[in-house]
Amino acid sequence: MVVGRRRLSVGELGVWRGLVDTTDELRRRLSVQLAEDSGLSPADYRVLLALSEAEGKRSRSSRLAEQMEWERSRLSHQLGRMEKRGLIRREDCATDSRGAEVVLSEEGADAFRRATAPHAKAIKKHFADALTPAQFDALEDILQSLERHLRR
Amino acid sequence: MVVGRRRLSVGELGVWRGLVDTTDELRRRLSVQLAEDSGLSPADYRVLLALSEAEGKRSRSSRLAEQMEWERSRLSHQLGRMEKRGLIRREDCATDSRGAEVVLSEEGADAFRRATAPHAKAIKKHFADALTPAQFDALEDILQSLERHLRR
DNA sequence: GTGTCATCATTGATACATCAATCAGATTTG
DNA sequence: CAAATCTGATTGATGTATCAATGATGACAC
Repeated sequence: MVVGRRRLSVGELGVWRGLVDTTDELRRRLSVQLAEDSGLSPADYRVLLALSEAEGKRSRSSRLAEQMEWERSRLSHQLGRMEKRGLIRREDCATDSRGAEVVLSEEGADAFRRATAPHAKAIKKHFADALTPAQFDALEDILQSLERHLRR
Repeated sequence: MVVGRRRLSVGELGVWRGLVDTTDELRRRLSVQLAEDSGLSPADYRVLLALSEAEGKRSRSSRLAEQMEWERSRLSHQLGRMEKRGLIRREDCATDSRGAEVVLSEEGADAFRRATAPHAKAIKKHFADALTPAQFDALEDILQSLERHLRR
């Protein structure tokens, strides 16, 4: 792992491009599948997942953003679209009048339930089934290295 | 690689999430760096790269789209934005009056030149430097498996 | 208690991706 | 050649991501 001496090699660039292209294509397929199965976008699903894991299926929007590691503005726009479609509701917060509570609606919970199993199946089909256990371990190790490097 | 029997495991899901999150973060950083160095977005860079590799720094827009594996509509919107900023020009095609030729402008070529080396350096810094040669080989192998699986 | 500052959340602007629709000009077919 | 069809490219609509700006409230110093 000779750092910073050599320049980026053609092979390294190729692997980078492959990584980007392949993950793009995987996401694209999962996104199409998710929309077919549940009418949800990946962003919708992500929000509903976080919300359905929350205490009482509700959460302060800043807390939600923090857990999801999303910008608040991003979440706010997303919630606006989801509220229009009835997937969530926004209520005033009792303890801080600046704050908003995001509440999972019945429709939101239904859509999420409808999405979950097929989504897991699609991840298995398109991603997990492609790799051997050894490749899996190797990938986990690689991701750990990348994450550590990013946080350094 | 027992296909289709077991359900997606928690570990597999975790690796999938890690893959998505880590590649997202990598892209985000490269995108910020690219913008700082050259004022270009990744989409701009991709178009300029394809165009600068083309015969005479010009190409029919459908040919460009094909090489880049982009939807024509996507390219058309992107070219519209880039034309406004003077990075490319569009000219009528001599041999097919429906067609358009996309031409790399001087400004476009400059921006691309300004972007290239720092971009490679950033890929090296954030990505390539994080991995050992063995991890690199493993990743290449994993990507090949994933691509083969997607094309099956 | 009032002024200053931080925080919660939203909004608007811009760029981008995707889809469906459009339109002009080429090509094919009878 | 005329009608039907296909193709190259653009456009508009919608959803999404990011950034800067805003407004309202809370917290703290004095």
